[in-house]
Amino acid sequence: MSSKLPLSFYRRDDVTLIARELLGKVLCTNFEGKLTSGIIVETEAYSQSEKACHAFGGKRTPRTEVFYNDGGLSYVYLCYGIHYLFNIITNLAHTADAVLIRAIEPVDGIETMLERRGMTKMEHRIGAGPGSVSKALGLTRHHNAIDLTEDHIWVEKRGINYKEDQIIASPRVGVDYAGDDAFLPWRYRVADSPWVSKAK
DNA sequence: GCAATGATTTACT
DNA sequence: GTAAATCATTGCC
Repeated sequence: MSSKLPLSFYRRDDVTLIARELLGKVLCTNFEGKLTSGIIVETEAYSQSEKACHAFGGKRTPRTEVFYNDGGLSYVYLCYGIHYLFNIITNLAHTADAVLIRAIEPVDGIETMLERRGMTKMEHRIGAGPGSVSKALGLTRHHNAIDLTEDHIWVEKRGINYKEDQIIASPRVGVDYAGDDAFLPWRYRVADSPWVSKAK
């Protein structure tokens, strides 16, 4: 019943291409017998050439160690002591590229997600923002470095394809005065999706 | 071994 | 709109 993306999908050397192609795919988790999933509607590419990346400049620490694995692994870590951020490791070993999932559109297990978020009714912000995504899907740091071809966390292809003009890359043109490297247009979102935080 | 910090979210004024 | 919450990882002594 699943058509998981093959490892070869993650192991290409163009992280921004992978980030774009992940839009419209379905991220699924299956913990404790509870299946939850959502369409990926916003991603962000990270690589060691961008200083916002934990592994910037090839820096190696115990936490970023997973970045240097082959693509197709999960990378979940705690930010600000409260929020878990879910990333997918891409590219080949020894190359620190990753795609951060920033927003999803709920599909399966909505009841479970509402419960996890402590909500009673459906709200758009349920999957908007990396911390919210992880909470809705039940991800914690214990789900770090999990193989995405196993039956706990995976990404499915469900025949959804967004056209080029439905994908918005940001930050957009207009940042003329600011610095250079921190403003790569490596955030991708689906236009017209009510599930992402509002585009600027 | 200990103190500072962060790829965010939520709530309150 | 601003401020606070919260803890694992990191870097320095």
